[in-house]
Amino acid sequence: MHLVKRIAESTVRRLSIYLRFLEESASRGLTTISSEELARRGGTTSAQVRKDLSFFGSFGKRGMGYAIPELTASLRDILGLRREWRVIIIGAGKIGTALAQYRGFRQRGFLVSAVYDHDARKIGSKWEALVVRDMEQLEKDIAREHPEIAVLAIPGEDAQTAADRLVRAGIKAILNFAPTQIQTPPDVTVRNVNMAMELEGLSFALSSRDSKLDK
Amino acid sequence: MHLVKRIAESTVRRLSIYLRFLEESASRGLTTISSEELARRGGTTSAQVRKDLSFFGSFGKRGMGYAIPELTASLRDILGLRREWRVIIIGAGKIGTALAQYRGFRQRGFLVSAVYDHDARKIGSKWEALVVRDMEQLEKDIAREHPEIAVLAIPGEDAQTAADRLVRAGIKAILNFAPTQIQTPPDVTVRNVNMAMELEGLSFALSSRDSKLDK
DNA sequence: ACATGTGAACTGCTTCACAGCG
DNA sequence: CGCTGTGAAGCAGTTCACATGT
Repeated sequence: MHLVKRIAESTVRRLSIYLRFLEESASRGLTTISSEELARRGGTTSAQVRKDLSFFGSFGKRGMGYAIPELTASLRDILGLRREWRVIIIGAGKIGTALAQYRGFRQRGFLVSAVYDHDARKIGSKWEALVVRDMEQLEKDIAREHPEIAVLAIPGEDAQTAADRLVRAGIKAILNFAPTQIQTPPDVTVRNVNMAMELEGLSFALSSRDSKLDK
Repeated sequence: MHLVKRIAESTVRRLSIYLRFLEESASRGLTTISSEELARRGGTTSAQVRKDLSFFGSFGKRGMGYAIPELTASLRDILGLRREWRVIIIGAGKIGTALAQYRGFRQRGFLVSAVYDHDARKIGSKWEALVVRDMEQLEKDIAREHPEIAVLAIPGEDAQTAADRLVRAGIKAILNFAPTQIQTPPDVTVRNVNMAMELEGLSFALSSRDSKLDK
């Protein structure tokens, strides 16, 4: 299919942003859009937009811009969103629970198929169609149900152990909410969502701003 | 204080990671650490670690490595974590609620001082010491209580409007959980936590992996 | 002898600028 | 003529390699 060269993570992130904006534009009745407009909303430049898209093909018409339905379809295709992905959530604490109930997953084609915890008090409780399963079942369930993506929503000290089990069971994509970096083989893709890191980034920006003003 | 040159966001992210690992190492009773060990755990190289730290000073001893308590203190200082920061959360939906109850905030020196919503059914409800306030009060409260950081946990279509209000009220740091990019003046720092984007990144990785195997 | 700190080399992402096409 | 698509140039972040200090 596509992908000849290695695509930068930053490019993929922007494709996601473009897709979101295209969907919004379509719902407002627009049918074409220029790289300039896509850039303005995505916080980048028109040249960047065109370069990002050019890795995958030529989707625009010179002098016209891009046809929104076509470009939307192409981006969904590039991002692998033509199919549904099955997601399991590890950890039924605050974050795991919020994620399990989060509508956005299903809306975007990510089906939460199971939630796991090892706390006996949580196992068996359910929201909507989902029942919290015993962490013991993890490997057997994965072998039977073949989920593609795992979300780690457990404390940092348990993250590596859980990640190891997921990898051994064949999971190739992990979304890690634990505040710890996890080690995985190169064929496993990990994305980190680290609240502490983001807050500390803001803290850094606020303090260095202040120290500049001090001068 | 510090910061002479512009520091890359990637550097700040790594400082956060180093800090987390230092704290963990301290709790295991270690007192010194080498750039090599910091790198292994942070998923980077020892040269990168040394370069990152060198922007802010010389913290190590040649032939020895870094003293963990000193380096920890320095990193906390660099990241602006010697003081507490007051955080307000906009939106008392699934994500806002989970964040408001999240222990990690306080543990790391980020005090959630208020939660806002415009839904009358949510206003007045409380968890622990926090009461959900009417979004109408936002500007008055900010003027009186001077929170430094705002977390946006509202639907994408409302994010820009809320961000505009926050900026006009003087907020300089925003953590945006909405799946939309928000536009702010250059003196306002925004960090995005975009679940859809992360999932789509995993989807992309999984599909391009598969298409490589097809060949 | 060992591990840091850092200029220099390198790699790769971003921006420029214009040729190409509708 | 307008806007895309893209080589070439520019720049920022990473890696290298070694001088330096303990």
